[in-house]
Amino acid sequence: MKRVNIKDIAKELGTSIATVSRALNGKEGVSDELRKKIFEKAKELGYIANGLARGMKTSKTFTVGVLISDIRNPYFSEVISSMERVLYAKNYNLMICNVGENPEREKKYINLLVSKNVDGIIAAPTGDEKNLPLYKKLVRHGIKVVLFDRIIGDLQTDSVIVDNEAATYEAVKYLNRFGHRRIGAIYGIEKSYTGSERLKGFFEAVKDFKMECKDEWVKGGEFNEEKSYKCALEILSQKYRPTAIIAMNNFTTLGVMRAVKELKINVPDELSVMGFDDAEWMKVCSPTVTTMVQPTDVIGMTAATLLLDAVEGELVRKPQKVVLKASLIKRNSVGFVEK
Amino acid sequence: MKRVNIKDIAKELGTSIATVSRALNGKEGVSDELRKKIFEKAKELGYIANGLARGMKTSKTFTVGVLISDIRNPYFSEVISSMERVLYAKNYNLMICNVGENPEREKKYINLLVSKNVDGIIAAPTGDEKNLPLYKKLVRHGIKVVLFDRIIGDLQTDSVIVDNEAATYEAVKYLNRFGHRRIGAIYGIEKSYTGSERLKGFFEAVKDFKMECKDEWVKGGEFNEEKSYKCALEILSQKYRPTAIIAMNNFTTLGVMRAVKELKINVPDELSVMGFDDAEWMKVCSPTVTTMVQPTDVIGMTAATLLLDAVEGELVRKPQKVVLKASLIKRNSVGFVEK
DNA sequence: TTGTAGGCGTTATCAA
DNA sequence: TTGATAACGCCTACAA
Repeated sequence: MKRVNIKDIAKELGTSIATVSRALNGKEGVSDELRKKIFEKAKELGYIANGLARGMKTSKTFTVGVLISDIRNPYFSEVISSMERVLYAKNYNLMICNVGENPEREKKYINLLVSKNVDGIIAAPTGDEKNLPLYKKLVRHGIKVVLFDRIIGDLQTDSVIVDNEAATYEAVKYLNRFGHRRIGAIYGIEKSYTGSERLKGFFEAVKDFKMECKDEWVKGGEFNEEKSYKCALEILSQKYRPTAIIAMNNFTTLGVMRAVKELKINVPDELSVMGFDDAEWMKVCSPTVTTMVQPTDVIGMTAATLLLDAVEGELVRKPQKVVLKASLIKRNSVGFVEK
Repeated sequence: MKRVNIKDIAKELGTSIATVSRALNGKEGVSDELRKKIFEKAKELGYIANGLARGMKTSKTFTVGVLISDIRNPYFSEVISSMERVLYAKNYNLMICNVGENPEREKKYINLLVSKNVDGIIAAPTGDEKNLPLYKKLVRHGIKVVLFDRIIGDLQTDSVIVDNEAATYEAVKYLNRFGHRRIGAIYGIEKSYTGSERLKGFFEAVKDFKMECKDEWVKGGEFNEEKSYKCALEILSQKYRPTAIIAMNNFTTLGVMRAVKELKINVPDELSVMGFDDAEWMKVCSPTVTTMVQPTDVIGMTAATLLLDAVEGELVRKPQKVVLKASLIKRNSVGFVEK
């Protein structure tokens, strides 16, 4: 069954496709009477414009691609939900691209998005050097790019990030106030932007507050629950161990809490745990988890808004870099250190 | 900066666009030598086919729309992740449409997807009667539709669902084995497919096992955490109350657990809680939650595969209806009733 | 094996 | 205020 097009409408009304197009697009130069008839006929026939044809002429598709590592990560699903809200209001569609941490997938997806002529791309890039030229090409070719969560050096484009370094710094500072002097950490993917920034802030604070932090107390959990769980087990089964431990994303936090539970360590009496990101479970588990939270809602909204500005704005602006703050949610997994 | 197209390649090589098109698409009728040169030149120029133009000719866009109520619901993000895996392998893109439970959004999104000529739509429909004709029109117009999670009566199309009725029935049966005779429930959206099916199974089992179930013990939490939390508070603060309570989705389960915690009711000693769906937090909270789990992975894979079959298959098949089983995960929130 | 040309459904330009 | 027509980039008969 054939879709009805403006030609059908024109034929039915004995007018031309040019007039129909003008009328339907709200351009002037069509008599009110004819315009009304055209609208009625379009509705009657159930006309829906063909976005492909329109896109070819206007090179505008009202579609934006979103590159993330994993949609099952609540951090991403929250951010995306928030992006979707602002983009939907302007009739844009989102193409979700689950990239894992795989540069190959990132590359293939970017090419797929280019071939579909998306108006823009919002991406949390893997950070692999290899794909940097790809992103640069996008920018050069007029496909608007907004980075979030992670940034890539010297890429001239808008970005929305959280001050990750300050976040872990503040976490350590908070633990310091509770008298902790021996601290451990399970960090994320070391070569990733968020991973390294958070680790940096941690070490800085450890130094500033003159805390004890042995090498065996700091391990990489790759932002993965299972790996983080194992790291936590290793750290916590040492005879001489830290009185507090920091996890550097939501999966890692989960892994730590699971390990703690298995080892029957009393939190926060025997050990304080500082989480990162927020999640439903952190509010209901025992104890509830004190954590550094990223403003997912604002991140998504800001990224989407920046993209819209870039896509719909006429003038060329210079790249914006929005840096947001993570905030500390006080719950019950951090306590005073035992004397 | 202009995108490279086959015309550019043809010009550079002094051949025709037809030959370039044939070569690049792997059609025969091009000498090996020329074909090789074309591929090299295409790579050199960074040619990426224009999907819009291609779509106009072939009426194939390698794009599928996915309609869901909320991407932040882990149930949906898991299902989508699984769909994405199978669709990515065949070079398809997913357009995510967060519909809430709003039929207006559902309608607008469907039209948006039609205008973008998606090859198919995988949907968890709101179920609103008003939009039934819309779905029928899709099917008639050759846009393949696969329903999941929820189905709409008499829509002739593929679907993947879980036997919701059997799921809650089994939940009650399990509680019965633990000696529970007084049972309550917080159900979901009553007019929704999943909501009503689960409630039906519950009542059926209650009758079969001759349990006591007062009207005040059964309330609608609309699959919403806050509402479910309030319902749970109401049910559990009654003097004469059930010894077990069933929650009918993940958000509801969370609400119940929060209420239980606030009322300092000991689970499972004073009250057994049976959850629905699975989530990270159910594994770490205290007690861990015994729950009826849907096979999200299989659901997503099956739905995506059915869609691909429909889209890529040549012959017309009759609609497939796949019914999967929910399974019971035994953890610690259900116990024997106090004597 | 290769090239020419028509058309997919729009929008935009130029005449009328 | 209207209408004819040329693109947009690709695929695909049909011709050579």
